Amino acid sequence: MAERSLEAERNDALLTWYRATARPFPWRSMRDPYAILVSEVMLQQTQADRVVPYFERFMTEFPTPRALADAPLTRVLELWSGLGYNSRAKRLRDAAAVVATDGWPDDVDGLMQLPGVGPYTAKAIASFAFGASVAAVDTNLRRVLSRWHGEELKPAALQAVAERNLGPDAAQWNQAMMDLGARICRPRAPHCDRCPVEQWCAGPGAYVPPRPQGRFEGSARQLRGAIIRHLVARPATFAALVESTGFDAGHVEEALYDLRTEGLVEPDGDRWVIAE
DNA sequence: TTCCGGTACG
DNA sequence: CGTACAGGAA
Repeated sequence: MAERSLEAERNDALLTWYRATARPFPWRSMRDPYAILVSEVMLQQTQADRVVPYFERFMTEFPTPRALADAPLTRVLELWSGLGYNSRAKRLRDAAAVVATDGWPDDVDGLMQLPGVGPYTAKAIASFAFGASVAAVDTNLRRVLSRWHGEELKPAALQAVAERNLGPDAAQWNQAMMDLGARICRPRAPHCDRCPVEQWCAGPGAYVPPRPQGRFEGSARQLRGAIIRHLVARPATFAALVESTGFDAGHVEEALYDLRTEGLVEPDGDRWVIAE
């Protein structure tokens, strides 16, 4: 009973703060499930501020699932260039093709069948576009909820705690939590002095930072990105790719094999091209 | 568990 | 120069 009251007060404070300070991202004023899908896939592992211009250009050129489904992958990757994780772009186009043919799945399980749509993105679409009463637990919610409770929560517990806090407007609560996590309850140096719910929080200690990523310079990821950028501009022979990337032939060979397996590139005569 | 981009920030 | 990013798939 007392627990419910604490949570109710904390959520009231959260939503009051959000209504006064919400970041005006373009997708937040939209309910079109396609627009939400595009934004959410772009937002996977990419800061929201950086997604905005990509989202605008993408929606202008591919305003509907059919438009995207019919687009050459080369053009899709061209508009994607700079966002990273190029497989997301192909999966997004593949998802658009499914939707253009079969229509939209009407629940979270159905949405998760779409390429590139996992637990988070499915719940985000269900909540933001379809008004479903579900919590979209992303990295922000995981961190904020863990800090509120003073311990790192496992996925099942996180989902349960989030659903319990949702309130009548799931989309608004989800977005409020993400804003709080991004702007106040940051991973390092959180602004607890500016936090609207500090009095109901156990403090920042519970957050466990992720294991550091390997160096990007000289990595396979850098090579893959360089190959895609080259092939988006023009087809190239294997030798030309070795020359332009500056990596040795063995690594270029491996990268091309992986990219081909993922459906991003394919051989065309004596050259490599972006896959259809 | 590991890998997958590229950018911007302190 | 290290860090973090509205995750998903193999």
